[in-house]
Amino acid sequence: MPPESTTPVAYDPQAVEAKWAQRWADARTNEADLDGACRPFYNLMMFPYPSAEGLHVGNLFAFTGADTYGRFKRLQGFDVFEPIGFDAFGIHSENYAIKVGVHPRELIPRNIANFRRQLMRFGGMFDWRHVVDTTDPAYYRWTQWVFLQLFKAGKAYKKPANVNWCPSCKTVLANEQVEHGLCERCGSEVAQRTLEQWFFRITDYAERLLANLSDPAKMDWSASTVMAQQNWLGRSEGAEVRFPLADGRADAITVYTTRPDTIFGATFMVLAPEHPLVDALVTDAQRAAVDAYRQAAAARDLVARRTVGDREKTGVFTGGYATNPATGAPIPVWIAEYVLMDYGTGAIMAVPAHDERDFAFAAAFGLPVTRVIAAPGTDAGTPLAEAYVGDGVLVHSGRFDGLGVEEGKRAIVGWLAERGAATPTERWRLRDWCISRQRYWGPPIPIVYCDACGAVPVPEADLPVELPNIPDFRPDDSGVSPLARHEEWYFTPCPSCGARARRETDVSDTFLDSAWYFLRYPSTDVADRPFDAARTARWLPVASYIGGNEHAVLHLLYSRFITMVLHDLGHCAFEEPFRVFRAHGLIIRDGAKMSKSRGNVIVPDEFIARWGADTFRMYLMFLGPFQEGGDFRSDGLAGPRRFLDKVWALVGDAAAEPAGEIRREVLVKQHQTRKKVAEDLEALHYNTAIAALMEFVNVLREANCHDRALVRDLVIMVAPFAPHLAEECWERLGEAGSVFGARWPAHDPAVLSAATVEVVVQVGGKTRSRVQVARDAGEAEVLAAALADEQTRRFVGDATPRKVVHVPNRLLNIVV
RNA sequence: GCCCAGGUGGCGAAACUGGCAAACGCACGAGACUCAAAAUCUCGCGUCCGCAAGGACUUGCGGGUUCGAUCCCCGCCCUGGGCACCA
Repeated sequence: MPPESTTPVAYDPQAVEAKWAQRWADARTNEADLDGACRPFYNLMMFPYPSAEGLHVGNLFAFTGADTYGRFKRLQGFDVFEPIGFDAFGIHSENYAIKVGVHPRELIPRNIANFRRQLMRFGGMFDWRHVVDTTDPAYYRWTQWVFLQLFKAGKAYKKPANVNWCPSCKTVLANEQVEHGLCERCGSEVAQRTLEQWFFRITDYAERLLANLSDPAKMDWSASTVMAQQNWLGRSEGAEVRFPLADGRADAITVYTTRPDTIFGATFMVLAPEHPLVDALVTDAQRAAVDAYRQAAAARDLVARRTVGDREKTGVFTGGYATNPATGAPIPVWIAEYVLMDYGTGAIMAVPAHDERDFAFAAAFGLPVTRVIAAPGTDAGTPLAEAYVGDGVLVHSGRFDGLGVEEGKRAIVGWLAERGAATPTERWRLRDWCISRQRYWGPPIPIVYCDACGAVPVPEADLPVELPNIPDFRPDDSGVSPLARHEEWYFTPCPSCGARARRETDVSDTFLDSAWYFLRYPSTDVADRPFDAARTARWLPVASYIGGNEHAVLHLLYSRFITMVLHDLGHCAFEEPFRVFRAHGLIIRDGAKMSKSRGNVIVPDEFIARWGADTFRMYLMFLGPFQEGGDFRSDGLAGPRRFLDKVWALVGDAAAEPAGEIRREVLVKQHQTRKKVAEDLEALHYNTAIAALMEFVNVLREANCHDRALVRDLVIMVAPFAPHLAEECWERLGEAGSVFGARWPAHDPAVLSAATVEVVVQVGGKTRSRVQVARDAGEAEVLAAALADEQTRRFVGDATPRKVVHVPNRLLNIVV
């Protein structure tokens, strides 16, 4: 019977994880020294929306990836600040609250409590002193302050804009609430309605937002995210061209085109139905048809109008004509929904030969098609079966015939500009940001309307404008915002003149809450400012931001915009908030997307209860490349669990046995692993880092090596992935304090450079053998070694090598 | 339609700058331990030929460049994601 002390203690993840969660809280292990840190590292992840379902595996995948990185940085000696919060305002919460009939004020705190429990359980290195909850008046007070800064700087303005309107529910609908043109709640046909709404002038910043994307001093972002933002900003170069009305009146229709080279092929024009010149153009004969078309277009909801597919082209002839400034010919002017009032000038010159949409329209209404670009070597006379949008040379374009497309653009714009008919210009796809929401669950926009003074900002000292606690938060038949129904809140003295005035009843977009939360985290304990200057200077810009590419445009662009405005107003020294951003991938399940209907949704709690948080974390990081995502398979957790069991056993043996002599290949593996895992962690290549750790463990086991120093290395390197287990192992090794007080072990390059290397020998490009040669041996030496090798000789035979390719220390290829 | 990322064993994947394809893991098979099972340990595991040594073939498909291609070029097919009547 062995003494009890040598009985191996089994690894019990539940006990270990509970113990260390408590220790971390008691010892305040995860709290950064915000005012004194010497090597500050702000490790940010996208704060979750606290849904009723709880954290899903996608959240945990992202958080584990970010947390693993933060823990690695900590082991490198950085003072890591890793905060978390809750993006709890917004239409998602409100719609869910409506659906289940529970007030969001009750629902959201309940969800947040559940999220906190789950976040604690998975073992994130969170600083729980610095939590942001966007629905807390102590936070949204400063969201309102941000609005006021933009307002005062002239970057917030009000203008009429269209919204989706359900005539039956008498309420505004978000685009997501419109399904196939019908209200998702009552099924009525959705219409457009025009309301006065607040906008931020993000378009003023388009140029800078684009330029910084390619400035490595300011931003190092995932290429896919940069690409998405570039496309969203959507800069295009072209010209505005004026087409005079054909009846001799002074007016002209101004169009925007990116293809001025095709102007000789402009055989008609199309205006958006709302275009102001339609009334001037329409003839008596066409008036009835035009009015009917405009009314039908106005009635359609926004989603349907913008949806494309293979939709048939519709439109109506106005009866009016304009003059093509290039040909001098009169061309008919039509109106059609496919031309949008809010892009370009709301009017186009239609070149059916070289634009797919114009071609479809011309085909539908029998309009003439004139080809003006021909691919080299083709017959320009053949009728087109479809629009030709490729490259070529100009034809049927007078003196410009024979020019290439790019030359043609320059020449024609120059020619038209001389006659005052064209101006080179650029356009952006980006629109101003509409932040008004005709809803309850958000921060009230801090504006008061006074009959005498107009729109007056609420004084900063009076913030927050608290969201009143009203039981009837649902939109109802009255057609008025829920907040407007409460007179005691709605009517308020004008901050300027004291007269009875009315509050703005819209709340702001959730994306405004999340467009500055990273500025608040270090300063959540500061009551009288949105963010403390010294803390901000110490911790920002964010050193690492990890999140999903679903936020590649909106959240990440709005955050950049708000930071840029605050920078210009002198509130912070930097204009880009996130120096490094990395997009992570998506998790699918058993090869398919997760969905409730498929019944393959992963409930993290169940897996953590069964396997422990460390195994779950490790599996998430192992199942595929972090930045690409991967396939979650329930039987895959066994691998990481067996690995952790082996680590646990090695620690037990190391504690029990004295160290023996360490074999050279074990030593080499140790240093290779130190190097490889550090490099992989830095690059977020977690799956291969874990594979390297597994190899290290396999080597230690095969060599029957329980050397304490090597096992200590292993524990430190496992710590970013399996923090609870690593802490327990650290303690069992007899080390003091937290493993996160240790330093990442540096590899010794001398250990890794062996005296001899194995060189692959190819004959005619096919691998035939391997030879051991001295490191950095020359070609002659390696060739001699290869030719002395029997295996190689079989393939070379008596032939004289025609050519020899030598890659030092790697490969020798003999071509015969 | 446009943009981006991919396509490699039964499965998840690896291969860093054009240089040993399949590391690591799952599943599976055989064996050891066990009364038995589980756990654990050992071995095997791309396909074909071969008792074996070994050989031939193999990274979605078809071409090309190269001494050499999963990697570069051209043309296709398929999957995932984003944008989408943006002139």
